[in-house]
Amino acid sequence: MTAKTPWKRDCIDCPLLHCEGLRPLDKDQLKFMQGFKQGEFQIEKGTQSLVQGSISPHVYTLLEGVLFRYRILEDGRRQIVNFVFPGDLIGLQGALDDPLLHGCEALTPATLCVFSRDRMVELFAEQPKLGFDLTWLAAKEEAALEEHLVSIGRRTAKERMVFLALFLIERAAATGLDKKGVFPISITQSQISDTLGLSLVHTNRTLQALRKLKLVNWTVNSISIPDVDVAREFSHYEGSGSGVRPYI
Amino acid sequence: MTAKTPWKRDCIDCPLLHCEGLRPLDKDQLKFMQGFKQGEFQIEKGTQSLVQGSISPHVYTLLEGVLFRYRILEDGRRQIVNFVFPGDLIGLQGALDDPLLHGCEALTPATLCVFSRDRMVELFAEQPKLGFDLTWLAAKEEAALEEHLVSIGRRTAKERMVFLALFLIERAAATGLDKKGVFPISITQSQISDTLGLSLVHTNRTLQALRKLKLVNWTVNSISIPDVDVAREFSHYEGSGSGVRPYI
DNA sequence: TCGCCGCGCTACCATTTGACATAGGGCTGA
DNA sequence: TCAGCCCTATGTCAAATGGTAGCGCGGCGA
Repeated sequence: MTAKTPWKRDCIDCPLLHCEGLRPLDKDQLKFMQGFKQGEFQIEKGTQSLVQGSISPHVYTLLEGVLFRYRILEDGRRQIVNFVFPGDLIGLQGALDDPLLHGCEALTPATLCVFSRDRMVELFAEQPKLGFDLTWLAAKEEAALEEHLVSIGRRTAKERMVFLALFLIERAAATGLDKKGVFPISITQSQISDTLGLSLVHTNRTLQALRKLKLVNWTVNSISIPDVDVAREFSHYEGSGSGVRPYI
Repeated sequence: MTAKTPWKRDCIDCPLLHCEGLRPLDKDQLKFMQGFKQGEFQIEKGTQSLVQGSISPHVYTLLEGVLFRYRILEDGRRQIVNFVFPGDLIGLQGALDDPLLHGCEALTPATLCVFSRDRMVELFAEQPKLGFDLTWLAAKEEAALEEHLVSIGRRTAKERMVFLALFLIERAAATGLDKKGVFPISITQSQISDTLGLSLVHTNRTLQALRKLKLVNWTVNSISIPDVDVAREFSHYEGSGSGVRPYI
């Protein structure tokens, strides 16, 4: 937990309130959350915000930035499990008293909103609608993980990579992080390979092949897709039902 | 949806009440669930209970038997996403209005308890504790999917298979489905391969190799593990924090 | 300014995994 | 009783993917 600037901004100034893809909280909910919120903290690009194996008394909502969640085996093999976008909740995965099962690293500078795990029960009791939303979020995350499972288990290397690119761009667009179909973000090839279950070398080759095929342009600091429809068909991407997401 | 015997047993007679690994509902909760429950239906081994792509107005709790959830790509490739044991909830994955993202097939004769999706909000409003449990379940399922992701993405074929065997036996034991460390269940090699992201042939070869190594004995109608500790270490299995699970 | 280090890239070769073909056993229904 | 089907098992060969090593570039700190 690399905390910085543990300061507390009012919920009325929450950047998520004006995020297009998110359904804003109503007055009552805002008021409740104001009391529920414990603070914020900011992390720099590349820092670990949650550490696998530690016992954390907190749950977080990502306010700004992009992170990824991963798991590591004792011998160092790493699997990136999913990416975290503004509005997503972190730390709810797994049972509530168990040590954290995954780590979390920042791809960009990021801000997190901190909640107490112990007080979660209050939230369900006093704001059933928010409790419902929490379940909704968990269910949605589950669906995303299933997609990735299908990808790694049954898609070829090229398909996986195109699929991932589509997935990332779509989520970026839904949170207003893209610019005209280009998602400006720095993901190393090593991170890509750990997401897709490929070796580093093979990731590199596949990446280049996709550039040549004009399917995906994945460079050091951005992702773009020349023709989304072609890419969709190529990777058997089915879209994500999208619509607005709740948060907090 | 292959319904049979759409009849309704009282919640007081719910078989889950006496399932060792599950935390039983209290009187008040039982009473509420009694009104919430819409009925039961039974399915035979091998039948599809949920169909991918259909829009289902229901959510289910598995009362008896074992199922698996899967996704299929248009070209027929199938990925089994997880296994379902008594007490698990089905149908909450994914957003609530979207078409079902996965199918569900029975490995044994099974009984499902039916709830209305629309009335879920009531549950959160009137029984916050149950709402909380629902989130807990979703979070736990998420954790399981992450495990499988790591498996498929970063473990070798042998490790994956040992891991899966451990996982299944552990869950079976937690719901009283095993017999002295042997889990009597019929899973075809084709189903195993679709779970692990391997080809059928390779699955067969790996299975035999594990038998020779005395790591896992996976036969046509049962799974057993000669030495659990050895298997754990071999597959880098970390156990699942277990403890009692809530349900409904 | 120089050297170090992380990252992308390439080449060569090893290993894992997949595809296709085929055979046998057991179950089921005509 | 026999054909047909599903499942397990085996062999051979091909393709996909991984491992190791080495090069070059650019950022960064001494």
